[in-house]
Amino acid sequence: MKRTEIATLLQNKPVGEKVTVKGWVRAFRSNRFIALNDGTGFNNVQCVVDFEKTPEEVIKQIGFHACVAVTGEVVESQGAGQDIEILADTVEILGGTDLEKYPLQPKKMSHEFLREKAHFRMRTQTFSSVFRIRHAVAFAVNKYFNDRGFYYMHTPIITGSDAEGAGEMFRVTTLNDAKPPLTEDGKVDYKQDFFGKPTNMTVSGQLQAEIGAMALGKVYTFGPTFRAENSNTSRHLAEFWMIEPEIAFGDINDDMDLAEDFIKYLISYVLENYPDDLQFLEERITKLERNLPTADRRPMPLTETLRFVVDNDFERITYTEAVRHIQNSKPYKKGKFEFPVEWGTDLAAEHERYLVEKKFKKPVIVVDYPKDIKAFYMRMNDDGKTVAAMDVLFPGIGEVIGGSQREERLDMLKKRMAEMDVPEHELDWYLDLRRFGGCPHAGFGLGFERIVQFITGMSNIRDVIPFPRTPGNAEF
RNA sequence: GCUUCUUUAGCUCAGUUGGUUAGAGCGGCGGACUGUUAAUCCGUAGGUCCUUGGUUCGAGCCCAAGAAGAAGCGCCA
Repeated sequence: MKRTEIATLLQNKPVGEKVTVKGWVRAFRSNRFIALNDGTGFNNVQCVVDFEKTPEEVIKQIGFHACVAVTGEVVESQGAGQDIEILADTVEILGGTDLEKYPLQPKKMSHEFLREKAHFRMRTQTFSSVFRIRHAVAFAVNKYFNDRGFYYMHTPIITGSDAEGAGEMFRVTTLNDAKPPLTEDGKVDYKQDFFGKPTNMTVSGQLQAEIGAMALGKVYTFGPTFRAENSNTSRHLAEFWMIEPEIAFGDINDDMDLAEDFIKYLISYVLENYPDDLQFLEERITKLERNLPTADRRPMPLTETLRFVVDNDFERITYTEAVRHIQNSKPYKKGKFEFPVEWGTDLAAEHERYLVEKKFKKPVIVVDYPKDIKAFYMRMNDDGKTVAAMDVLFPGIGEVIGGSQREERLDMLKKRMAEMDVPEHELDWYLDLRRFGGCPHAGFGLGFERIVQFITGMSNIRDVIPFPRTPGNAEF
């Protein structure tokens, strides 16, 4: 008999029909009620087992997370928790399980424990919801850009460019690591390496995306990104996914408009299409926070936070205004900040948190940063002191987006590269984009896992990617 | 990389001033149960107290080093 997906069944409620469902047992109560989930949606279907029709050997194997097929008639449920249920004629064990050895249990398990069992954690309610939403956000990214005439551009994962300046890189090599070939002066001879020169994993597709924007107008990248930083935080991964739109003929204001509209779209898409998963995640957090002092709880429940972000304009301030706000703040005057704030220094996490969580209580876009704390390719403003760079700051997770208008003036770009010791010969192709038919353009990078983290309310970024890579950890 | 905290049963944790045989809840296993919703009830097994070294008559507890994990910071998305 053809399998019916549980999400479809729960939606259509075909009472009186005979169906077959297949999935994993979430609970087996009273030797009678199977809560079955096949991943097609948040909700389980209840299957009622008739012990007189079902061999005892089969009933014994209906255990937690066993995989079963149930065939029977769909009826209106006598119980209170669900509209319909399946009266099982037959139960077939597709994949039994040994509960004495299976590490997962039908109870609360810590995220740290489940991270070690990443091959099973998607079977839990929390992680199945998280990963359905992760998919939804990825889909919404592509839909948003496609609907607006952007082209999806695949930028290289292995890069020969060493000058992107976005962070420490992972080396890619096929040389014998114990005995690499050496040059006459005793250094590793990368001419003999696979690509004939040193290569690394990409830290950003931006520079290549600019190539696309200078031909296709509006492009975006969405791919894996690698940073070999020794970052041990709940917001950093060594391997993560980044989205980088790049728009020709756009300035920094167009860039900020795009960033705000884009983030709001992603959140709206999940709110509209995955309410059950969101509600479960919200209840999970609310229960968890009951034991915390009020000050440590979220100011609003999860879905309310998401609606608030969608319904309100982000606050837009310049870096110079941000510094002034911080210097006029109570915590600053009381000496509560650990790091100094004066014009020219980078904002520390504590300062950003003050702006987002205390001062404005909503997402904040900070624009026009001092040139000395930003990258070489960002466009010099007329004041000669700041560049057209912007960061989008979110509560809890900090920087979600970093972007800028790019320096399109060849002489200015060369001057900035010289000032910041970026070798011109490595980026000659990048300079060519200014030499031949260049134009004003802008773009940004959005950390995919960070926005998934925000939408799901998960506190650690390692719990929103199936197989997290962090310093010292590359399991699975 | 820095600071702080944690590590005791399969999981989540308690463990008094250093003192005899290390506990609980949940889970597992055995049994009961034809309307359950984290089902419930009865019974039962289960321990390298992270590792190594030290102090002590005696260490889960004190000291040192190491390992693993977490939170915060820095770097950033």
